[in-house]
Amino acid sequence: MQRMTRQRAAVSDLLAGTDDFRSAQQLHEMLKDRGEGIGLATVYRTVQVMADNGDLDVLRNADGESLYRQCASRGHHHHLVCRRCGATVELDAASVEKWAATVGAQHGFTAVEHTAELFGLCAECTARQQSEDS
Amino acid sequence: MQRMTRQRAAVSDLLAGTDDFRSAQQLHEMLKDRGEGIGLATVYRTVQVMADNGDLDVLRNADGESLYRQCASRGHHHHLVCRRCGATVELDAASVEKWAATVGAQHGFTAVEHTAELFGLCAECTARQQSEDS
DNA sequence: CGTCTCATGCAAACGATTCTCACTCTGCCG
DNA sequence: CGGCAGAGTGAGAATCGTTTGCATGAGACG
Repeated sequence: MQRMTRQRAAVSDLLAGTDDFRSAQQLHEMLKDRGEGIGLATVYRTVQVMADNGDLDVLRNADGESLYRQCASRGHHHHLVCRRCGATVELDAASVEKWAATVGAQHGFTAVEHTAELFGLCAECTARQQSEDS
Repeated sequence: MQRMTRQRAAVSDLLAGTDDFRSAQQLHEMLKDRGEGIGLATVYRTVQVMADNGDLDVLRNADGESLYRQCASRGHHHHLVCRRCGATVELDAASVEKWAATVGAQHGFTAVEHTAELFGLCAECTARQQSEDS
């Protein structure tokens, strides 16, 4: 059975109010800042449960860290993520789905899954970057 | 400067003779089995240098481990990888490239990179799986 | 309220990868 | 060929994100 605890509510709340992909450690940090008493392990556990339920999307950044986000569309979709601030755009990509299915079948593979994520700098971070470079 | 040592030759050799994606630890294991004396750290270093040189392709599996492979085509391309045995098919996907470029631009993102890999069970492993299930 | 469990928190455990450092060998020069 | 400088190596310690074990705490339902 699934219980609703103060900690779960807090994580859920935080994610509901964020549009960007965040790591478990970032979430933990943010919760502490909010004054929520919560252990890191609990954040990991909570986030994992939510991901299993399909309430959260998970992806791995270039460093291999797991990032979490509550996405608007609950089905399969892809993302365009700012590698700097985590800002995210959800993407539908019928062309990619088709490509994956076709190619998999062509080579006799079964149970084919695919990952397809775009990482870049959002408009804001691009501007910030340029002023830093100067 | 780049020196050619016994260890580097061994790694290079091993990879040249393998068609599948392998983790650094697997490579290390295989080299030990071959009777090559080589440290795990050295395998990691070598593989990293080769990847930097573009001699090796790197990707991360579902567990976040890095897998390495010497690909035929040295440019940008994608893979269809057997999640069980590592068997790999190299893929060109103009449609995916186009998609990534278009979508990135549409949302004002710059420096957009993308990952797109397919994981499945190759024909062989599919058969093996079925006989195990019985 | 009481009890039955699931959830939490801390600290220890983990696994992949990286770093440290003393020692070894390659590549190059005379 | 012999010697030297510095890149490369190996073994183990250190990192870092993540997971787990275990004693304690607290939802939910009677």
